[in-house]
Parts: sequence; structure tokens; C-alpha cells
Amino acid sequence: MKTRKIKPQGLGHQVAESLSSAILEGRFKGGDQLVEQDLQAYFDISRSPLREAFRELEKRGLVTIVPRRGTFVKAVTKKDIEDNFPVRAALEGLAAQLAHGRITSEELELLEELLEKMKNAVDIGDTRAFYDAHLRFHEIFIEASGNELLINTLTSLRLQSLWHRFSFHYYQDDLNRSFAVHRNIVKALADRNDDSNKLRILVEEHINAALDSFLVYLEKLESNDAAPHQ
Amino acid sequence: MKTRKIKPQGLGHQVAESLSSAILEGRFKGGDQLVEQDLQAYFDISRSPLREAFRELEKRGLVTIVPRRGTFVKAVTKKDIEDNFPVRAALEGLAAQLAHGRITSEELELLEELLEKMKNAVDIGDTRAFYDAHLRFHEIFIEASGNELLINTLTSLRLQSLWHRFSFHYYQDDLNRSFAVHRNIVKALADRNDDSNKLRILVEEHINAALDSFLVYLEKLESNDAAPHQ
DNA sequence: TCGTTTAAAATTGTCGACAATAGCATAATC
DNA sequence: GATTATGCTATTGTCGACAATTTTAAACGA
Repeated sequence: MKTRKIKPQGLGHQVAESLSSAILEGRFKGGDQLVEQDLQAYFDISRSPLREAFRELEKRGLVTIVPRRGTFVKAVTKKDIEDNFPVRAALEGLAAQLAHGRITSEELELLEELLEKMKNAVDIGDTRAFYDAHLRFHEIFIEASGNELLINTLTSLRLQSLWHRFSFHYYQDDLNRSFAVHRNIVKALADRNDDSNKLRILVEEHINAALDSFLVYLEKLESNDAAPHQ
Repeated sequence: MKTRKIKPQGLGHQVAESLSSAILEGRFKGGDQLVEQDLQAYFDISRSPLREAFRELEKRGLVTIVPRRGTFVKAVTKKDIEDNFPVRAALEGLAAQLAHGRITSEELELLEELLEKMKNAVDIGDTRAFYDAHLRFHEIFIEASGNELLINTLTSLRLQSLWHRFSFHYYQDDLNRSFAVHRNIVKALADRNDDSNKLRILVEEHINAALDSFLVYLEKLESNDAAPHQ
């Protein structure tokens, strides 16, 4: 047997990881079929773990398995994106509300630090750094909600986001405004006398506003695609 | 080969259905291990489709697959229930809000009919009939939201509810109050000039209130379990 | 008697082969 | 020439056997 391209432990899971990266990085396009024989040959494994990997990818929402037909990389439509944001907004709003009054001083400090990083990123115009800190920021208060189902659901929605590899672009326009919002979120989280409902609405509207920015970004992309030779 | 207990088409899926029923009906208890060999013998199939069935059950949240250990029926804790309701409340609230302004007159009529059924159920004290109509009622406006992700997520949360086979009990106390709430929901949905935010909060609080009733019901159950011979 | 090591049993993980099916090209028929 | 049959090919579905691992039990020593 030839040397494996992956380490010997939890084959199915590892293959799933590998395929997941490949899909997220765009090496497979939406609608592409994942043919068992090909991948079996590539990874040098049998079909059993490969099929398990497919199931795992399906659970993550990255592929669709059609019985007797095959597994296909999920194509992300504009509607998928438009559907995703409101759901995430509602759930992250809830997470923030639950976190209010539960969040520890350690977690609050962490948020302050991330806020600082975001501020620095704004100053030097580092969109990528801002995005990374921003991502972590949200993770913190989602965790602080203490609701396992909520945490899992949001994590899943986050991973499902095939378009997230683009999403750090759409902040370019208004890093400052985004920073201000997050500063307000920290302020509301820290003040236990504050109305948790206001916090919730703040987070929710922040995410719903992000959808608008993102759609504008998509429009720009599409118009560039339509006329790339001007 | 002996005659199969299931029809020849989509073996894995059919086994999943069968196991799903068995779990929901309580034939497997929380924490029970689903041993491949036993089930393989029972269904008279090989392990491949059985393993796929396990993956499907895992996706539905009915079991937990631990690598190298086995597949176990998920045990539902009180915290699972306490976590579930707020998430469902937030999402169904969103669904109602989205449905407002999108819902068709046909769907509204359906809701009116279900409301009628609920009223009849209240009059003759048929808790089960009330529960069935109530379930369908919620399905209708969730569908009407038009948000596929939201619909799928809520369907999943609903199916995940291992305890739903009990849940029609906890209405016994205040069928009348529950009926009144749903009448208000229909009223708010029908009036396009109404504030969709009020509708959202109405639905959300209805579900969060249901958690309280349900917890009271659970307490009663537990105290009966603790002293069953009095 | 208790803890450790070792062997056996139970269980899941992986494999390669064969069966069943769907899609497609080709041929037959009107 | 268009439409339906028919056979071929590509692909997924199912199977039983073997390998690897974990758990259980027993044997052993302190």
C-alpha cells in the first residue's frame, strides 16, 4: 500500500476535514459532484470512510447527498445569504441577551482586548486583522450565553457560510462605524443595570446591517464579473 | 437470505426511520448503546447501511456517535429542555415577523380553521387534538416565513425534541389561555398595518411561557417518580 | 485485599468485491 | 426525422470478512 496522504486516525473525519478545506477554498465549485472512485484513489482509502466523510460534510451543510445519484457541493445562492443573516442576527441577539448578566469579568476583559485590536486594525487599515478580531469577539459572547444548543447552532451557521472567505472585504467601507457598534456592545454587556433587550436589539441590528453591506459588495462583484474587460 | 423486515429501497434511510421511531417511542432509553451487530441481525442487513442510519440519526440529534466507542441514544437533560425553548422562541418569533406581510390569504384561512379546531378541542377537553392542531398551526406560519434556513432549523429543533411525546400533557392546565394567545397571533398576522415587532414578541413570549408550564409538568413527574407508592 | 499486568472478548473501523441503479449513447421502429 | 427501446457505462448501494481498538475479566504480585 502506498503512503497515505493523511494520518492514520479517524480516517473518515480527516477526509472530511480535507474535503471541507478544499470546498471552502474553492477547489470544488458549487454543483460539482464528489465522485467516490476519484476521491478514493486520491486519498488512497476505501469507500467506507469516504462515505462517512460525505455524511459529515452534509451535516455541516457543505454538500447535498442525493440517493442513487451522488453527493454534490452545495451551491450558494443569493437567497441563501439573505436567509442566513436574519437567522444569525436573531440567535446572536439572543446570545448577547443571555450573556448579559452571565458574562464573567475575564470574558469582558477579553472583549476589551479584542476591541483594542479592532481599533488598531482600523487605524492601520488592516481589514483582515479587523475581521479576525471581530470573529473572535462574537465567539466570546456567544460562548458566554451558556446555552449549548445556541452555541452549536450558531457555530454550524458560521461554518456553513461558504462565503465567509469573502466576508472580510465588506467591512472596508465603514470599519469605524463597525468598531463603534462593538464598543457599544461591550458597554452594554458590562453594565448589569442596562436593559438586556436593548443589547439584544443592538447586536441583531448590527448583523442585519452587515447583510446590507455584504449585498452591496456582492453587487459590485457581479458587475465586475459581467464586464471584466473594461 | 431471509425475508427482510423492510422494503428494498434506501435501506439506510428506512433503518433510520425505524430506529428513530423506536427512540421517540422510548424503546431505547437515553444513554443506551446502539450495537451494530445486534441491529444488523435484527434488520437482517449488513453494517454499511446501518452505519449510514446512525449518521442520519446523529444529524437529527437523536444519537451521539463517539469514535471507537459506539453510537449512543442522546440523554435529554433538564438543561437541554431549558436551552431549547429560548432558541425556538427566538426563531419562531422571527418566523412570525417574516410571515407578517408575506402570508397568503389561503394560509390565513388555514390558521383560522386550525383555530376553530383548537376551540373545539378546548370545549370538549381533548388535549391531544388541541396539541395536534397547535403543532400544525406553528408549522403554517413558519412555512410562511419563506426563509428556508429558518424552516429547516426549526424543523430540526422540533424533531430533536425527544420530549415532545409528553408535551401535549402540559397544556391541560390552561388550554383557554393558550387558545387566546393563538387567536391574537392570527389577528396580528392578518392585519398588515399592525406592528410586526409586536407579533414577534407575542410568539416569542408564548413559547417561553410554554417552557415554564412544561417545567412545572416535569417537576410533577419527578415528584411522582420519587414517591410512586403513596 | 488492593493495584497492576496481561490476556480474552466484544465492538467498531476499514477494506475490496459484487449487486443494483441511473444516465447516456445507440439502434430500432413508426 | 422524431420517438421510443435497448444495451452499455459510470456511479452508488450493499455485503461479508478482516484489522484495530477498547472494554472486560482474570491472573499475578505486592
